Amino acid sequence: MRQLHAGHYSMLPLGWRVHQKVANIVRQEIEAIGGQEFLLPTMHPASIWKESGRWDTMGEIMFRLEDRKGAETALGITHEEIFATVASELSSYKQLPQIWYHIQTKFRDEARPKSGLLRVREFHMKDSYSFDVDTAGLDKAFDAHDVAYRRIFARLGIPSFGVEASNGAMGGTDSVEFMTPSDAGEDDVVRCPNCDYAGNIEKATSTLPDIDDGPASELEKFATPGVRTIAALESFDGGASADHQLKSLVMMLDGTITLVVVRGDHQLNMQKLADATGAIDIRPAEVDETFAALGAHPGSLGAVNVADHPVIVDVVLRDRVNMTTGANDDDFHYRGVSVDRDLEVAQWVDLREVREGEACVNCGAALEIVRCIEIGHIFKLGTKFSETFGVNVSNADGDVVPVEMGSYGIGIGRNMAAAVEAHHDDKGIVWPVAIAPYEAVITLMRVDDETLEAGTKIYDDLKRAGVDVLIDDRDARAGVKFADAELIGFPYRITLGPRGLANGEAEVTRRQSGETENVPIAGLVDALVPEINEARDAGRHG
RNA sequence: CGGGUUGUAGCGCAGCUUGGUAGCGCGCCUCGUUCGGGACGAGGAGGUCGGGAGUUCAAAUCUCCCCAACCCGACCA
Repeated sequence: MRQLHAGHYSMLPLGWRVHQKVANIVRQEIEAIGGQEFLLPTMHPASIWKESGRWDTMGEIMFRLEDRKGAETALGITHEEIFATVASELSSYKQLPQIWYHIQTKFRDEARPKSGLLRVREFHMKDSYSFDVDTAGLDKAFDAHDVAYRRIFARLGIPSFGVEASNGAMGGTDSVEFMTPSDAGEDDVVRCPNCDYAGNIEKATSTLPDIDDGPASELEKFATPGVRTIAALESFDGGASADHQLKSLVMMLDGTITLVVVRGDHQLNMQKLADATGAIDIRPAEVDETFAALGAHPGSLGAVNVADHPVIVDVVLRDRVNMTTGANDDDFHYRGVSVDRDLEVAQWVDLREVREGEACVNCGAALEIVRCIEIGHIFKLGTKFSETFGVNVSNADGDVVPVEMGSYGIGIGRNMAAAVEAHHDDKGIVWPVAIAPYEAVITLMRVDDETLEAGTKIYDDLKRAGVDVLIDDRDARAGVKFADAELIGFPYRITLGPRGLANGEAEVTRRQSGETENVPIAGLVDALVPEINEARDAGRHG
């Protein structure tokens, strides 16, 4: 791997072999659930993206350019639109279900490419799309992908689990992300150690202990000179503990000043807010914008009796009474706030970010938060794209209905990187046999006729038996060859040297265990081939 | 987009404060010795000092502008 440019890497021969092996495993498993391979263009006319509305909603992530005629063009970030245009030729439920896929370059103008292959601007993705006449069919295609993805990760040797996820800009109803724990990742996942609950922090919820607020009382404004923070109000005489306060955040949602209210000790999750409101451009309001809207500065803000701006409130605050919050008057707060009575709530939404140790909604166990790499994502899209692009079929009753679509993605390069994250030690990579650039290397201690002849014989025999094998006949010292083989991570090293050759023996070293055994050369290939075959197909079904 | 750091030989870096003929390690080439865990000796090749402008007798070094990469954050199927 060599970097050409931020987020763009040149793939050298060894890396490219791994890439192709990963792609082939993905290909096999998608074919196994009925997928058919296509290849769609990666350069698209703007018109198709405008039709779906994503020309605007995708924002700066999309590379846009003009051709010589001045026509707007985009580099594909994903292919829902393009597959939908092909699928518009479908006309009958008898042609369904369909699973179509391709492995194609995606371009995404990421704000900050990082971490080698984990986040790049140009990469290969397998994206498949399912087409069904009804939601039952969509469920089936979705579940089939769920199974296929788990098989893929098992074969790649990547530990994985599925989590509830935000659909983000993709839209649709349901989505599951596949995650592998790694410090190199970029997603926080809330996971229950006791049951199988897991959710992206952008979506996950938890159970909170009940809070007794006592009987509701009158709204009362009181002076709080100098109090500007939740913590300060906690220690202020006549204040309130954080879980009895309302935290009011002033946000700009697509240019509209909006008040967002969460409990004093809770953190707003921006993605939850984005999902709930459908807003594209979200940012905290500037201090002067806030003052113009509410007449107070941060630290004294509140949503009580605010009618001119939408107020969005976290669901856990429903029915809470005797709360304390800013009064939109510098140095004054309200106490005795009944949320339902005193706030004009436009929307009740789950907004708060789950914290480590909170109770699992299923079983009550303390939740943990794990850093993860997202290695796959599957979506139920519903009829959003099929309606836009006229992907309609006649159903069994003769009615013309929009097709139920699903969309399923795996980044090839990112999975390579995730496999390395899962399989390395202080000497280098420890490739799983299934995706190793070469499954075995024959290391010649000396490059003389006798050694070369013995090595070539083993090379030919292994090759004939279907093993990916490389012969290291460089004129280099033993230590150099050993260190390189370990760094690259070939699963098997066959060492041929004068010591062994004198006894008709070779050494077999397994990268994973690091252990070496002497094996008679005569039976070497017959002994090794079944072991390699089995390791290569580990996790593979029929 | 905000904050920080860095651009000098293929790779990793020093030199910049205090301007005066561009250096070190690894790698590379040649010869010799060595040769089962990253050898040693001798000789050698290799650089628009990120780009542009300025100051100066003189700029890798000082000033200004630009570009790029990396890290943190914002953002992100």
